[in-house]
Amino acid sequence: MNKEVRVRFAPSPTGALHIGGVRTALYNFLFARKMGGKFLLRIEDTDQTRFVSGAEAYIKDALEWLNISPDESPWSPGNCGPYRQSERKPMYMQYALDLVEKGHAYYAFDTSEELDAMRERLTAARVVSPQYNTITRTQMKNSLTLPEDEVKARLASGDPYVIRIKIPRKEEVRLNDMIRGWVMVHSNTLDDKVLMKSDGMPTYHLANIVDDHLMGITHVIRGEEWLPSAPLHVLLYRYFGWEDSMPQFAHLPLLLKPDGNGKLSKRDADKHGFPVFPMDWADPNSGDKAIGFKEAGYLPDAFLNFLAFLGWNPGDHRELFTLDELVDAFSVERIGKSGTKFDINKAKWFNEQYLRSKTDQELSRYLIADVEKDGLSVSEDKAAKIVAIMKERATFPADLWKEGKFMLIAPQKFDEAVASKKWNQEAITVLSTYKEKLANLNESITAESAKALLEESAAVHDIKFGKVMQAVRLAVTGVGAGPDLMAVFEIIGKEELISRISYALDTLQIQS
RNA sequence: GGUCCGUUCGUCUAGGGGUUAGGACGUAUCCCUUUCACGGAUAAAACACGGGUUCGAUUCCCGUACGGACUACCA
Repeated sequence: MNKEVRVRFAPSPTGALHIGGVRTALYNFLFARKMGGKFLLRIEDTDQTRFVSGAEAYIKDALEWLNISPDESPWSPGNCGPYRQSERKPMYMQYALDLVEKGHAYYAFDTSEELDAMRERLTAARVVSPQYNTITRTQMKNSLTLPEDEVKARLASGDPYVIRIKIPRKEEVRLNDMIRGWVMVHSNTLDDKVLMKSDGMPTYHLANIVDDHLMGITHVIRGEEWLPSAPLHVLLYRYFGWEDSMPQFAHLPLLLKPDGNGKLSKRDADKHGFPVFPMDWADPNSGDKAIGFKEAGYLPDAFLNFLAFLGWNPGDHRELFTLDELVDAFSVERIGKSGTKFDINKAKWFNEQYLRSKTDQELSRYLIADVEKDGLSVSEDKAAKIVAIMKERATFPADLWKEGKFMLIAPQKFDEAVASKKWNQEAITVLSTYKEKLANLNESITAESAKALLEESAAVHDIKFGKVMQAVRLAVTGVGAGPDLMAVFEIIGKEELISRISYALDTLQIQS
């Protein structure tokens, strides 16, 4: 019998959701949709010291922005709540105690000073990896070494304690990762990880196994940083007696720095000037600010498409995928094994593709908002016309206005380099005539009529129209490059055009 | 250091015992054109190294190198 696929994304609310986390969420979402299953979100807030207010709301907002919201979550609960581990706190202890009873876990009373001393001792003795394990636990204060009476007395008197897993001495632990195949680890390299902390909270290891089991999780898709502790998790499933329903694991390759070494981090964002977070974030504790893809002008579909391709590909040459198409094409088998360097250029390219696929009306919204922010106004009709000729050259919606300002604002000064090369007597002659012809025109101009008139103006002086185009552009826009000039003329309109030409004729000097 | 994972153009990747090793971003050149951009075309650009196995290895195996993750009462 096939169980319904249930996957989860389990972030901890310790700050802004990192782009790697967003990709993990996306892959979980895609897999759930593809398999007709459910995508849940669980908040892993068992470390109360690292809690950051606003982080959970940030996670919610980011997923909503990207349209990959979970089916079950703290804010849209299903039947497996609560969806915050802090709210599940009362249920973990019984599982830890179950393990103690079965002899797979034990109480440990060592203070942090004693643990430090142990590590120092081992380091001094040149033990390769100082850890609390099958060997060292015999020298520590725990229910394996202390007399039973003392253990009972300590527990009764409220001595602080943790519960540790008792790793078996000689055992090969293996798991079949969906991405990496069989991974084998010998238990003697594992340590007796803490399961229950002295504050009564479970650690990640205990909580994630208990919750995944209780929530019916069938596949755990998470980052590669979890691979080393996966054997421990397998052991836990076994000791709980849940091995038959143990989820399948898929450990995703990491997102790496663009220049080589290590995981992508916020520092890379600052260093290279691109975002690594989905949205802007201001840390309430440190006051640190970080820019987001959303605010930087990335369209959600483009960002998602870009993200999907960081470690996955459909196996053919298609690159542009809507969310639905991604769902359709997605498979865990096609996720790569190796770490992926982050290339912002590719993200920009995706954004350009999506920007161009939007209608002029859709994009006008951005332009109108930006225009009004500058204290100007523009009709919807005109905005759409501006967008039509600007969107082919924009990467972000903000470029529409940033690069197209000259269409509503007359130039005050002119590009010197262009002026010295192109501004000459021929240009002045043609423009003077053009200005007159425009002034004598009774109707408003179109791109076609503007061009016909300009050609005429050049022809009467026996000058080739192409020869003066650069100068004309300079006169009207102030710069030497831009979109189709005649389309610009149509948008600017006759009166404004005449006024700009007059200003240029009065201002620009011929340089020799 | 130990354990685990990885390694195809600069980057993301396809491929897989015999291929001109394919695509995309970026770069360069050309075409289009009133400029720039878009678009189109072309080019440069990769199987980390060493051993096996094999008629043949980039592909399979083993080493080495390099990179990464993990190594907390953090997740």
